[in-house]
Amino acid sequence: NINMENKLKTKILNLVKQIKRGKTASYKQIAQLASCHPRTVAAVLKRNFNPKIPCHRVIMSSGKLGGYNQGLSLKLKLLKQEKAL
DNA sequence: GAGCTGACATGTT
DNA sequence: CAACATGCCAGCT
Repeated sequence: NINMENKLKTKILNLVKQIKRGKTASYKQIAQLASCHPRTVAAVLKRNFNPKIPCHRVIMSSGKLGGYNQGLSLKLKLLKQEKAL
């Protein structure tokens, strides 16, 4: 059980890790690829502090920012920076 | 092991 | 368009 949750977590994190620079993905998209609920994706990202995972590229399906564990301003900054790629 | 809390999404009002 | 209600589920307490 715990192993399954861990697998799901790594799956989600791997998917997020694969988002290319200048691109964004929604929680929903990640959820669909990982076959889980969007809130699960959010929960995993929220508690992940691994810098190898570009969580800032994950936004809401509606186009809004969503959240970020290091401050929304930073998230916005990074997205702008990468959008200007 | 039971209960609460959200970085969401979708439908209703 | 915005507020509200509800489903959902991992992680905390």
